[in-house]
Amino acid sequence: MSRGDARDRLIQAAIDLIWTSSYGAVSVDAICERAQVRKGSFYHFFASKDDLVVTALDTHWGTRRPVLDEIFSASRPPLERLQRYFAHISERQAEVRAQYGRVLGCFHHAVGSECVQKPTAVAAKAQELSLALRRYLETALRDAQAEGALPPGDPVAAAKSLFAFVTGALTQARVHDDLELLRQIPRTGWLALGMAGPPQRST
Amino acid sequence: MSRGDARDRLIQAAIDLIWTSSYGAVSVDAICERAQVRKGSFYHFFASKDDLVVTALDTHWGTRRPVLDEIFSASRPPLERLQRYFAHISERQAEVRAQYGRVLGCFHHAVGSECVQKPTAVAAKAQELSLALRRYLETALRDAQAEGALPPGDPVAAAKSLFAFVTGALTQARVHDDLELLRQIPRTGWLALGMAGPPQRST
DNA sequence: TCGGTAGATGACTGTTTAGTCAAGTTCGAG
DNA sequence: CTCGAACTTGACTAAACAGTCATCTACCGA
Repeated sequence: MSRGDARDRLIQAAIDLIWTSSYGAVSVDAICERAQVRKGSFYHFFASKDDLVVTALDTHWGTRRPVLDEIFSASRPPLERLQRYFAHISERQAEVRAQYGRVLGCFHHAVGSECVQKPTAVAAKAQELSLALRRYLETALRDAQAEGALPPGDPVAAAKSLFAFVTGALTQARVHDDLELLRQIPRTGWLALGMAGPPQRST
Repeated sequence: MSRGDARDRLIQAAIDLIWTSSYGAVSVDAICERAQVRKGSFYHFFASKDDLVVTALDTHWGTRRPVLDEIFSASRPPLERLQRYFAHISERQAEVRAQYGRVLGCFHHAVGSECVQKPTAVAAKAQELSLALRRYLETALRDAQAEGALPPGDPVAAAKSLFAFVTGALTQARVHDDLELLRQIPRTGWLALGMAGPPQRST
């Protein structure tokens, strides 16, 4: 009966429970119960609660990464990457809402902003993933400037501001279970980049 | 020796500890120790941990409210209110950093985004205060549109987006202890509102 | 001087927490 | 079949947790 998927069930249970509530509110016992795995097995697979959570963050990122790689593909015009990313955010959260019953925002961002202050492995991992995500924006903005599609300026600072807006919108959407706010991201996003609207498909 | 300020010390300890770490990571014992108050006294003043936290949120808001009232005074031109608010954010967080050693972002926003999912009194209070803050923006935007200083549009939606950006920037600033990001708020804020820059003081 | 009350105290309860461990079971390779 | 490794189990610990309570103290008005 028992296959080697107890580990996977624990990871998924951790993602589900922490994403829908918070890191501090989820206990090892709760994760075990949800995963239908006994305490002893938990510590057979993971050294600690934090060890599991770090693994859960990585696992979740592993599912998002290929999607982002496709969206931010270098074979796409840089502004089109951003346009797709903006659109992706609300589509993705609509899926999340269908699956979990609520808009949940960004998983590692929620964990990260809860845990930053105590420098644990969890906080480090969450920050690492946030930075990785921000770098997608940075690259797209740099490429856009390089081909003159965006006025010159510091792409790192621009990416920071844009990223702040996106994560803020995701958090607000989580708090108010509000998909509509996410649909406004493209409009405001382009404005924040100093553009009137999405790139035109001329020719 | 002991005056009636044990209650105040408990409130301040709760603000300090929760703001610098998180709601879930702070115990009643820790609050009591920091406030130099015994457990029994805690429950003399407060019915529960949550009761104290709600009071702490209210108390903290009570210190910010007069400042916001001044900044968003109706006797000021609406765009100047926003300009002052943008400037206030980084000034304020510089103070916070001087006091606490780190940029901490917005207190009730940090608590709120951690607690939203379980509908407790704490979550309700944090959301109430977030909404109160957003309403300052709404009013200023509506007034700005009324006097033609801002292009027409839905002021509620615009306030939501602007608020998302501001809270996102505060959270990023907290995560990365980054004041510079907050200094970029005016630039990006005006862009997001569809304006090239701050209002001109003509004549 | 007296009595009442607001506040202080520390020992207490019962529960939940993360984490441990010795003794199992299952199963595939040799 | 046999052995060992991977995995499972449930009972266990020690600490931390929120919350309780009877008792004490200090002060203030009558």
